[in-house]
Amino acid sequence: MRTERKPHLIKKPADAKRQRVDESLGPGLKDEATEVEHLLVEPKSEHVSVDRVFCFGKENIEKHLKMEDFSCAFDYGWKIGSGGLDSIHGQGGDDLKLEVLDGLLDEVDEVDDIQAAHDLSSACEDFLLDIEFPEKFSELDCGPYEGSNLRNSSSESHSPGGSSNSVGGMSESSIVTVQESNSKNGVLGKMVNCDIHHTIRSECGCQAPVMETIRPSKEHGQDFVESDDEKPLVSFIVSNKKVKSSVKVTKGGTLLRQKRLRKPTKRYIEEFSRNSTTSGKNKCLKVRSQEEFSQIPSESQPRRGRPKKIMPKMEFGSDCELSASESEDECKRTKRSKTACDRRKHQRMWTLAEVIKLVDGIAQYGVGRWTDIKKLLFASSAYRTPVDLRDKWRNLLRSSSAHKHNRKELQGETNVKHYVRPLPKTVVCRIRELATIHPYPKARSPNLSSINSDPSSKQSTTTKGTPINTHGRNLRGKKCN
DNA sequence: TTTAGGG
DNA sequence: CCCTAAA
Repeated sequence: MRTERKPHLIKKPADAKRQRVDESLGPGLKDEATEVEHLLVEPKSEHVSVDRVFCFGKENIEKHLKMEDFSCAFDYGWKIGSGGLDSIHGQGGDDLKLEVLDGLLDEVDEVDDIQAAHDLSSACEDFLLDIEFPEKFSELDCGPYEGSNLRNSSSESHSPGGSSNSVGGMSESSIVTVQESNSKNGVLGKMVNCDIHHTIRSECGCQAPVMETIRPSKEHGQDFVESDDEKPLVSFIVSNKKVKSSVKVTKGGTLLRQKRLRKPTKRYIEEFSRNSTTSGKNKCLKVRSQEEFSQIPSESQPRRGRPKKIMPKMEFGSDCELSASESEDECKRTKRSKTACDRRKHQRMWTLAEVIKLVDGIAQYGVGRWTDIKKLLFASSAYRTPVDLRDKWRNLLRSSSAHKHNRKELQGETNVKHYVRPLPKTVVCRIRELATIHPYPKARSPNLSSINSDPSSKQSTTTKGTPINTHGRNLRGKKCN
């Protein structure tokens, strides 16, 4: 690797520059250096897009026209981004490519927040409608944003092997970097900030949330300009770029700021949540968007010592992968979590799809091999730990048996309040079946000495061809219900 | 580290 | 969902 790399250094001017940058910035800023290289490769074009952004910020009085214009600009900027990357890859060797990609991956981590903000788009739209923004504005929101989104996905194929995430993130961050370089002393950044602030305020008549959320960002304006953290700026640019509505801005801002100012942000988040959920109806929309507040930051960190490092990145790709069940999931989960359930801070509703998947997994691997099931079937959902699976299965067993048992007895009572029992009969049947096939571990209970604790006898019942390890477990009372 | 069980 | 103990 090393030996190969030197020739490239000599050959490739961009790389040389990069090296210089590396040295001047120090090792800690290597990622930024990657961006800088990017800039060096295609400085002009990036400026174009940024300029457009600025223009948009200032002249968005003629919204529609500008927005169209802007979407083109964004498209352009993005493509250039890919182009730059491409050129790098073309000239650099494999090792260089790897390095760049590496940098990109690192970058992705940083850009996660932004991307997360992207994911909020739908929620934002809902929220938007919820708080009664001018329709005109919301229309504006959807148009260009979706447009750019489409372009993004379409140009994915052009991207040279890199993950779409990295490329997308890179284009954005590079834009921001340009911005920063333009505003070395931060004045411009502030100006933009204020400008956006002003724009939004005047633009959408500005309900309370917006003012409240924008203001703190102004307070911290200096802060983020001084630190080499460009994210706040990113959030504003991006949000302005896509005109994600003030809510979006808020989210970006709070999300990104959270890293530096943990406490204020949290408090602020709480406050905002409280403020924004004044009415009881439309819970779905509101809860969703506010849920994102507490969920995304908390998930970027390992939720529970368990998933530790494996998850954060995976989760991202998974969101794309699972978009179907995931989005469905997004809808369903939450619902509570705001009702001050002090424990269970992280609750994610189990969707039917998940339950079915879980049942399938258990049918395949047997009960007790939760990690296997998790790895193979829930690899994409980072938030489901093996323990969760087990808990869920336990609950399913309980509910299914209860179902079977109470069915007639408690019908009157259950009707009082339509309990959430969306479990289709087929699923319940499967659960019951599985329950008989592999009884839940429930450790051999000492009191049941009646059973000779002869595992082999039990084993015979668990013939499923599956590699079920020896569940020497007793049937115990559970199934006798 | 994974699984089981209790809360 | 969280926590802890056991393997």
